[in-house]
Amino acid sequence: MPRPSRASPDRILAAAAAEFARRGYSGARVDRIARRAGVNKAMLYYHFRSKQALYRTILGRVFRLAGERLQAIASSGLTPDAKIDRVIALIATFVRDHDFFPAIMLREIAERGAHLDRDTLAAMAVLPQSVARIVQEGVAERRFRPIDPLAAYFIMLPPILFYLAGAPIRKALSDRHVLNLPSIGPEAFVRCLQQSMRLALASTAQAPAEEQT
Amino acid sequence: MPRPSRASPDRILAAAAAEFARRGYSGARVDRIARRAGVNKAMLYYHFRSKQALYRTILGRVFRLAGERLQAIASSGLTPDAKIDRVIALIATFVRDHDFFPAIMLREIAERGAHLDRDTLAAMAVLPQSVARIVQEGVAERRFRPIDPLAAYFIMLPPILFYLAGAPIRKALSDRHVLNLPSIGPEAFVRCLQQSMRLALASTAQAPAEEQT
DNA sequence: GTCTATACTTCGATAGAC
DNA sequence: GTCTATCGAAGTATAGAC
Repeated sequence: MPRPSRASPDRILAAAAAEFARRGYSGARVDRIARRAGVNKAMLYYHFRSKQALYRTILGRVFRLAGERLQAIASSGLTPDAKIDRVIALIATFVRDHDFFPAIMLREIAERGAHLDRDTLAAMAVLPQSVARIVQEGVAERRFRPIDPLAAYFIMLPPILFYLAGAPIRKALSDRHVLNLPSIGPEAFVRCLQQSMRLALASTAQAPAEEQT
Repeated sequence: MPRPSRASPDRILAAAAAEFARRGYSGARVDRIARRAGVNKAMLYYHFRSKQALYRTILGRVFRLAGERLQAIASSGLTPDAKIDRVIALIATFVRDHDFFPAIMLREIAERGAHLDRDTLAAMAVLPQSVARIVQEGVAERRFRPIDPLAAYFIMLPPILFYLAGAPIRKALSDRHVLNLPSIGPEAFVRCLQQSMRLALASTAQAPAEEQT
């Protein structure tokens, strides 16, 4: 074997994820994906039925993986506060390992799930569900102020996705000498968001009966 | 005139905004835009040089308008707290009048401004700049806790954009019987986000010298 | 300003040899 | 499993009459 560090299907998936993230479903070109993967189009269509099937495979995988990890946090024995901290940190870590994730997520919201099937949509929906479950428990235990669980999800997750997805355009603004937006690093942003969420969710009447181990 | 409630260029712009929001730059079809506008392609190309020119016109307009309104709030005599409240309310109002805005914004972040020229990029950059200015003042006056101004922008704006842009996909999830995510209305979400931001930004040592009129 | 018809290009997908 | 060559559909843009 002339040094395929990964098998073809994996190389195709990786190339496709990058292409879909950068250009979107319609803007992505099958030729470019094949070339980046070091295969030709026929090979690509041999492993995947169609451009759409390739897209769904990628999104299904990433949503299921992220969903599993979120559910693991939600089901852990941590306090709601600690769970929220972990969720925010998890997303940042997850994006470090799957840098295509934020752009794809932003695009798919805007696309209204147009290219997805039921299963993939369901996998995507696990994200808000898991976070909402954590918040709901926190509110029930009076550790969080009364707040709509889904609203809390939308206050917590989009910032980190937007911030990470926005790095390239901030760099473009700077490179093209349009403007320099001095932005802090991902780790600092994570800490800032974690603290903001602690403050935003904290029950005004201090948490009752601290029954931690 | 056989009842063109608006002139052709305006009708084309409106149709194009809807198409670009729903399908993205690459997914948008000039034929569809022309048909929705009630003109033909030749007419469209008579008024606008190209698909790209049409796109830039729309984004330039909407970013400049939003930027002006944000700067008006930033330059007003309100307290930083009140300014933040107004900014959040403004975005919601703005989206009510320009329903294509959230999807286009999400897409353009993911696109890294690929289809934009310097002017349009600069107009887009006014949004974070205005908000960051407000936060910076609030921190300087010790009314806000010490927080990175751009980070505060990313904690404040993406939630409302995401929430509003996500309404269609939530409806799709519900219509296709995948899942019902019970979400509160836009007004309730605005109030929730406003309160969350007040809590997240509040200086721990109560605001000093309340010197309001 | 408005239309019909069409030129030119690109793209997703496949046929068929090896 | 892998390749070259190519088909047919769809897309942007324009020519030219009115």
